Formats: sequence, C-alpha cells, structure tokens
Amino acid sequence: MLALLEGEARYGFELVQRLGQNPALLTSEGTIYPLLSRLHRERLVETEWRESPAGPPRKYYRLTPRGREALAVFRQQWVGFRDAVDGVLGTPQNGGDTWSATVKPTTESGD
Amino acid sequence: MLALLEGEARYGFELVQRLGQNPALLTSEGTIYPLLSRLHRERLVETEWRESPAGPPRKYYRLTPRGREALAVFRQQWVGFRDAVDGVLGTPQNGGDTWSATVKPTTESGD
DNA sequence: GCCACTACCTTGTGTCACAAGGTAGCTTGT
DNA sequence: ACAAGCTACCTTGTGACACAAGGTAGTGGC
Repeated sequence: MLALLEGEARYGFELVQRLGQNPALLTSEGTIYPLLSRLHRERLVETEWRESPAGPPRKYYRLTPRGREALAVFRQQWVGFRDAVDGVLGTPQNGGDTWSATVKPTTESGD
Repeated sequence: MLALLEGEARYGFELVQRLGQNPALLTSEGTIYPLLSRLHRERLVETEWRESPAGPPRKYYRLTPRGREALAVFRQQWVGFRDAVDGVLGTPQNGGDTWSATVKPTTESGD
C-alpha cells in the first residue's frame, strides 16, 4: 500500500482496482479500507477530499514522512524475508518485470 | 514448513531451531506446533514417534504425496506473489544465497 | 533429590483478510 | 421526475492465524 502511494496520492477505490489487475495481489474493499484507516491512525498517510470529475468525491491518501520511513524499513525486511523463503523453497530468483509497468507508482498520469 | 520436510523427516523442536537461525523466519513453538497439527489434519504430513538418543521421544513429520502437491502449488504461488511485490516495491531481484546452506533441506546429516 | 535441558502441547489475546451489506453522490435513459 | 446503474465511501461479523505464556514429562548431571 505505502509503495503504491509513494509516487503520487491515490484514492481507495482506485487502489482496489489497481491491485486487482494482478491476480496475486487481488483484494477487496473490505480489506483495503480498514487497512487505509490503520495507516491513517498510525500517521503513515494523510488524507484529503477532492471532487471527482464524475461521481462522488474521493478521499485521496498521501504518504507522510513517517510513512516514507516505514516503507523504507519494510523494503529491507521484505528483501530479507523474500531471500529467506527463496532459500528454503529453492526457488530461482529471476526478474519477472512483465507487470510492473501496469501497477508500479510511476508518477505517470496517462489514464 | 513443507519445504523443510521435503528432503527428510524432521521433528517439531528441530524445525523451531532451524528456522530461528534466520532472523527473518524466527518463530516460536506456539506457532509451529499448531501449524504442524493443521498440516497433519489436512493430510499433508504424516507423523511417527522415534526414540531420542538422549531426552524425550520425538515426533517426526514426513511429507505425504498430497503434501508434495501442496508444496508444488505453493511454490508457483509464491513466485507469482514475490514478483508482484517486487514489482510494486521496485526492489531488485538479486540472489541472496548466503543462508540457504544452513537451513535448506539438503538431505545431509552432518550436524 | 533437584535443577536444567529437551520436547511435546494448550490456552488466551490481538490482529487481520474477507464476504456481505449499507449509504450516498452522480449520470443516463425514458 | 424518477428509476437504474455506476462510483465511492464505510461497517459488521466470521474465521484464521501468530505469538506469549504456561503446562507436562522424559533424561542426565550434580
């Protein structure tokens, strides 16, 4: 979640849809909204209401400095955990980069 | 867990200790024993009591054919998930193989 | 006999993902 | 105008799980 918000602010419904594009990360609103609430309570994200061009207003989430720190910590932990699991499983570490362009926070806005 | 049992049968306490050697996988008996119970209930592992050379008897766990299938399925899911997370995080996929010799099920017995 | 170590297991607590359901704004069709 | 449908938010209830803590018992050393 924090990584998706790293490049630019996004709103909840958008996050559900973006994650849903990859089957391995598919999740639901019942997961995302409580998660965003927790992140907000822990001051890792800030929120801001913005009008939608068409439809109800959207609640945008943006990383705080604390959120950036937490993300950096998590990145390190993830690499440690990932390599440990790969070690136990004996799974090769290839670079599957076919999907990153779709969902990675690329600061683009060509939607 | 299944991967650790792939090469040879192991007992619960041993698994806790082996996992504890890697900080990223450190866990406790309160986690491992219920997990092994679940795997047994789902017929992914079989058990067998064996005498210990010194100390109380040990309950050894061994993969069943179903367990092997489940492990194969998990390996695939793990690679998909791992690559998805790496894609979102933008973490490079290097081969950290420094630790695998310590814990990977290598069918060795030189302890 | 007592302590320490090995080795098993259970109970209680808190967290979390998810399905399901609820509210409300906006647009489109009739 | 009003219904239907989409967008977008959120809550409640359920079940799974990790973990800390505590409990039982066999073995060996002092």
